[in-house]
Amino acid sequence: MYTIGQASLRSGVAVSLIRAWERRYGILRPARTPSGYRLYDDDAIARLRAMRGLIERGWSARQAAAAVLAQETTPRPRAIDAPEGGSTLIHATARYDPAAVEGALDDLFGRGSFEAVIDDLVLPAAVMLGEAWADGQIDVAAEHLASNAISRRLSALFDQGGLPGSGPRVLVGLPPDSRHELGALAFAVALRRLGVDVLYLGADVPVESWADAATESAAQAAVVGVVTARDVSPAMDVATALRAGRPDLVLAFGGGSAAGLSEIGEVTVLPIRVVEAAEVLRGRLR
Amino acid sequence: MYTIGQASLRSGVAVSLIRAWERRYGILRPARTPSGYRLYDDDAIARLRAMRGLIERGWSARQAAAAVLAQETTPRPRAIDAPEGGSTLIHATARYDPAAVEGALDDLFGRGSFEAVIDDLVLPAAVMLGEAWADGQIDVAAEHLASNAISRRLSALFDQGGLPGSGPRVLVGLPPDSRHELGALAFAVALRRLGVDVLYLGADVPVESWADAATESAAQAAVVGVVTARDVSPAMDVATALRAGRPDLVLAFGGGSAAGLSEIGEVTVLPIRVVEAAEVLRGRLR
DNA sequence: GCGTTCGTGTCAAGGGTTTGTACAATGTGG
DNA sequence: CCACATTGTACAAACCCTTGACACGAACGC
Repeated sequence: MYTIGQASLRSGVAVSLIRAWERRYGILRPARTPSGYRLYDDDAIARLRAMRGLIERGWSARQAAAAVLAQETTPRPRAIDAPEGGSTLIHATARYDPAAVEGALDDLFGRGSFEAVIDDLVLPAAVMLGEAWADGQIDVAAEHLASNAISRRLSALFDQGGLPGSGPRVLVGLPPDSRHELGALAFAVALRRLGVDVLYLGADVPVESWADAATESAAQAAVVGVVTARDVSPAMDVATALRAGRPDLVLAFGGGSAAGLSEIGEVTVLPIRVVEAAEVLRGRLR
Repeated sequence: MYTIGQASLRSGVAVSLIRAWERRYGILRPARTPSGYRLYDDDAIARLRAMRGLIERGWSARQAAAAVLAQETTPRPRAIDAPEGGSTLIHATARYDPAAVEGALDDLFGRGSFEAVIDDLVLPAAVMLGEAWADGQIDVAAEHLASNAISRRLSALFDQGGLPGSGPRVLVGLPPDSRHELGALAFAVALRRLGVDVLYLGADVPVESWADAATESAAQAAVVGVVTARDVSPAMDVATALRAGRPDLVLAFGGGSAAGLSEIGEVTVLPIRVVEAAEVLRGRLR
């Protein structure tokens, strides 16, 4: 929970303007301390950023406020391009326009809580980015630009997601040579927000390192991301190594290509949607 | 058990402030010697560090105290070493103890502003991590754990560092096949805090993508990271491609292996320290 | 074309709160 | 003895509150 000054720093909206927006449009209804100080959560910050992004793209304040308040069907009065999901992001990315990229992400993340937007808006937009790259619509560098921006958002959410050192401990990472970590990171965030003490290992973790981490960390579970078909075989290797070193470990696969992996005994295959995946894994623990 | 002076040293919280926190928020209830001296255990130190970390990340003291108090006294691992630079981080990393890793990073980042700590504390600690991995002291997975944590901190600083869309535009990234992006990210943060509109491309950017980004983004400058000796040749390729496509571009190399690269005409070789490097590049712009 | 209204961002005044730090006077421990 | 503790009070800077107003541009009515 942040005071209004911190909220201003994080959203880029001036303090007096935050208060004005609250007074005039009721866009926020922050909690209050006993002495009357406003307290903003991350959700509120996201809304502020979304509102700012819309205004910078030419919306009037009133319309932007209405759009942010009605987090469903955003009206499109006289906007040049209707913000509908990832296409705005793709355009901004293709133009190498960092302000527009941030604005598009503000819009995506600002439409609701992490859980509300990650599976239906953010990750689909990331997938669209990958497809746009594959189609030659955007260059690798542009794709990097946007992926890094999304990654930074998820990183911030990870660090804000819970206090380390509490809850059951779980390893999350990708098998060797696998590098598309956006999904794994999103899953780690979702898991952390459920009170799990996530050890996020990230991309490209060698098989022996998985085993070492599992034994040394005393984790209760390990989740291996299987993003592409090429990750299937390395993920199997990781699973067998983990089984050998830590037979008691709760083992799970997540990601788009995890479906064909259930052969190895007692490995949970998680749903593709990261929020559900996190809930399923959380249920296996304790 | 430590006296209040020792607790102050180990937590980085001033003596008088520890007492103030106890009085105002009841955050600690230290044992007492018969004569009334306060006695703190490792759990208390950890709470102090957690509180300090939250405050440094923008929470108000009262909110931070509430958060720390709300955290149930989950079984806390072992002792927390005296804070002396990267070795604490290495130990925490080797133990796969995420709370201790965060505590060590709280300590590193908490000793001053970004500019004050990045070159003398944070990046040296990252280098020590790499060396510890090379020496076999820690596993790859452990190194990933800590690197990702540092990367998340830097990401947050990047997003907080300035408003996108203002100031001169600069590309920052690594050449093909180069993946150690901590230094480049730190440099990007330093640059952004100087009011530069940084397009952070991240690791492993192909040569043609550099050229595409340079032409499409209308950037004023491009900074290519040269981390290891193996990056030298790819970085040269990037430089020649950029020169060909955008002769007017301000071109610079940064990183530990950038020294031998000044041959190509009019390429600035930046200092190793990222703060100075950012200032030098800033001076070349406009 | 011109005055008026409206929407919007910004600011000041006057007053309370938070928070880190400092000081005095005094006791403890090696 | 001296460094370090103790409690209690005090304080200044920074922060936040509300109310009300003001400036400026865009839209509107005449």
